[in-house]
Amino acid sequence: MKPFIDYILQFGNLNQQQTDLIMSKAKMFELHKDEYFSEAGKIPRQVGFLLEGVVRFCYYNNKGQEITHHFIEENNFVSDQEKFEAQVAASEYIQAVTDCRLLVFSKKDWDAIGNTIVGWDAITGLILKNCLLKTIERRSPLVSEDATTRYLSFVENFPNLMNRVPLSYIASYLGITQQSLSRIRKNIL
Amino acid sequence: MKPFIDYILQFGNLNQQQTDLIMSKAKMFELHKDEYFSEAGKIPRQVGFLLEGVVRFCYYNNKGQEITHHFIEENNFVSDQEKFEAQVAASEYIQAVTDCRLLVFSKKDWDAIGNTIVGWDAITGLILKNCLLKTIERRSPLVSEDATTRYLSFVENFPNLMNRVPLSYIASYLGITQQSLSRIRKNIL
DNA sequence: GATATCATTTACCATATGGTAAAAAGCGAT
DNA sequence: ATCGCTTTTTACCATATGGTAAATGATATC
Repeated sequence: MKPFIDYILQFGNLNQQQTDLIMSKAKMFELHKDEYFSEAGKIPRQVGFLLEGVVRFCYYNNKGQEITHHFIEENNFVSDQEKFEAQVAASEYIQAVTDCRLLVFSKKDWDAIGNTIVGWDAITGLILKNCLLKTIERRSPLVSEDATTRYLSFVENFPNLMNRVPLSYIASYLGITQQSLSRIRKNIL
Repeated sequence: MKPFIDYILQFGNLNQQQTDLIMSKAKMFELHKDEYFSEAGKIPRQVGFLLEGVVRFCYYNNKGQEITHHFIEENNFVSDQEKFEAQVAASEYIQAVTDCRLLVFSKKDWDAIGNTIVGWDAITGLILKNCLLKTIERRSPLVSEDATTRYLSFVENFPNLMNRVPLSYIASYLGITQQSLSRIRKNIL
């Protein structure tokens, strides 16, 4: 629990009573490799906080190719937050890349926290804003740089992911084929 | 003024007195083609709302190429909001693509509004979140699709911009050269 | 209306990346 | 250790895009 509370406290102050309330609503949840946390076309039923493991967001593009467009590491929220808040169907999959341990909150419990703790919405709003900004920043070089530079920027952004995530996921994240990525890796050495 | 107030009211309720306060702080501002609204390395001094014209966000990449990574049309905010709020140096330029008319707010006036109107922060937070989500959604195909598909998605997202914006800006937005874009345009016909 | 300036198109060749396929390497289960 | 399955690497050729350069077309200025 501690990493979760520490994470939240970066974005606002909460007293003991408030963190106790939050913790009382959290449920431990295990997700095995390749299982989905939520799926495209379905309403996301819970918000998660990743304690252990790696998760990816992915969707299918025009040509039916599966595109990974986001990775999430330990100590970050796992949620299609916009769709979760509005309780509408998601447009992408959230899938475990490795076995994962998460804290999860149902919509009911999440709302209960929001209705009880003044300032909770401000905190979660801040967190989401931060995540979105980081996502945009990480993805910018994926448009404007060549493939090698893109890969290097990925390594910089996710130094620990290189060996925990299949090559093919990274390749689609970078917008190249896995053959190209394999070639690039070789050239870098 | 009306388009501005209408825009804001989409994201929350304000009474007459509150909108009057907001309007009293707004200053009309003209920005000529190619002039900068704010610059990389400098602290953004104001938030703008674009009444007329087109604006772009751009920066220089690794190779020194100028990259356009965002366009803004009429009736949208023009601001590097994160950097404006924190009053720290921006990392990119905001430049007029055409002659522009804006409403602008100084940091002092913007803060004054926030301190007076309860709920203002929630409204502006929502607006920013929305803009960030839209940005991510628009930029996704720019990583995973081929150049022709990327151009078509641009046309879909910005149907009015095609003829108001130099080809070279669009090309760098799409992550291709202007020669390639010219070729693609020809092939589409 | 002529000229200069800037934006766009076209052409040509070079090169990075894609697509298909096969080989090699890693990994688990028996 | 052996087998089967998955992931990664390598090879080959095809193709889209990049880079350089010149030609054409638009726009503004005088």
